[in-house]
Parts: sequence; C-alpha cells; structure tokens
Amino acid sequence: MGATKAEEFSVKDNRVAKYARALAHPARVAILKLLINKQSCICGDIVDELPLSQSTVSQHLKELKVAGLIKGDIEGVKVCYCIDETEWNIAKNYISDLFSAYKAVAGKCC
Amino acid sequence: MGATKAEEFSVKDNRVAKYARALAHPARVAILKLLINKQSCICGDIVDELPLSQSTVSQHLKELKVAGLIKGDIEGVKVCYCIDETEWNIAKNYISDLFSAYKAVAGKCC
DNA sequence: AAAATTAATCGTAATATTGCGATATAATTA
DNA sequence: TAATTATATCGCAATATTACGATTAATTTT
Repeated sequence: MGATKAEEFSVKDNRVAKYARALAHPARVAILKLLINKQSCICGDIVDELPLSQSTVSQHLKELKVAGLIKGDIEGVKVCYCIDETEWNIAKNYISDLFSAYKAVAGKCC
Repeated sequence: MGATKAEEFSVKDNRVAKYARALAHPARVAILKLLINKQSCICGDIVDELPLSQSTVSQHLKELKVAGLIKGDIEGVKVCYCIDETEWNIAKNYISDLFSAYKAVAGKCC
C-alpha cells in the first residue's frame, strides 16, 4: 500500500504530472518568475528574495532542475540558474495541450 | 517545522501552485482527459477506466473539485462529473501566463 | 596556507499525499 | 420495507514533501 501507482498510467500523463508537480509549490513558482524576469539568477540572490532558508531554497532549485525546467551554471563560487529553454517549451506544450483540449460544447451533461 | 509556508508567497503564486497541484498526479490528468473527451462522466465509469480503487478515485475527484477544475452533478444514485468551464479557463490563463512570460533572449547568463 | 564565501547535502521533524478496505449514506429497485 | 447500487468518508499504513540547522565541499580572498 501507499504512495505512487504512477507506472500504471501513460507516459504522457506522467509527463504532464511531472511538470505540474514542479509548479505545485508557490516558492518554485516564485523562483521561476525571478529567473524569467532575470531579477536574479545567482542562487544566493534567490535565497535573499525568498522567505526560506538557504537549504530549503537549494532543495526547491534541485526539484526544478530534476524536472528539467532550469539548469545551473557554476561561476566560481556562485551558481547561476536559468530557465532551460528546450524543456520549458516542452512543458509548456504538454500542459497547454491539456488545457486547450477542452472546448466548451453545447451538449454537456452538467 | 514542516510543510507549507505558503502564506509567505503572493496570492498569484499560490493560485498557480494550487492549479498545478491538481494536475500533479497522472490519475488526475487521466480523469480530466476522460471528462474532456466525454468518454465518461459518471463516477463509476471513471473508476472502471482507472487502475485504482473506488475510494482512491473518489479522493482524486474530490481534489479536482476542491481545486475548482471540475464539478459534480448528482443524478439519482449516480454522480456526473464535468469540467468547470469558468475555473478551467482561469487556471489555463494563470498557467499559460507563467509559461509565456518566458521569452528566449539573446543576452542570457547561461 | 588560513579564513571566508557560496551552495549542496545530510539528518531529522512535521506534515501532506497516495492508496485501500471497511463503513456510512443516499437513492433505486424488488 | 428489504435488498441493491453508487459514492463518499473514515481509519490506517506507506511514502513523499517541506523545512531547517549543521555539516561538507569547493572556490576565492586574505
């Protein structure tokens, strides 16, 4: 018993879930927005912007990296994070495909 | 200590996270796709389509309902679930705003 | 080389999610 | 009214997530 029966679902559904999961915490949404607006790329600056400890932010960054949405570039002692353009677009397509699959129809059940 | 420091983040970021969270499990993605394609609206039919128990499916349906993405209509003993058009569009906009906020630029750090 | 800086990782606690069987609830049929 | 059918909810177990302080690792500065 317990968590995760993910293998039983399609690869596509799991992909959507994976990308959605990356966005499923406000801290990660905030981090992505910082990177998008280039307000800060350096890990330390991101930490300063968020109401979370360094270790927690580092963990969120790791999750975004594992999901593929961002990548990190070591610059001396510091690390510069950026949106991973390729995977970002893939995620965008996967999720927007789901959302645009629904078209309001006349003959609906409810 | 522990989970959730959500209040510290903006309402908008929390909204995105809320909708993303709803999509963050392949079972829920699969349920939404069933509803979109109108292959099944009745709870029991959804249960038959998924490799999960009735109680687990019921729980996923509840989460989608709490997030606002679907609504349930009681039809006698059965319950017909449907996409909630209004909230679906809101969610679509919130998430696609985030994705389209990123434009690939020349002068990037990495 | 020692000290300082930056970020990742480890260990741990608190909490949330996932999943199921059993039970409860409500409507329908016999 | 009793039996049946369809869903929701409860209680529990397994696992995952969130968060933090402490430690480690790597680089830079002194």
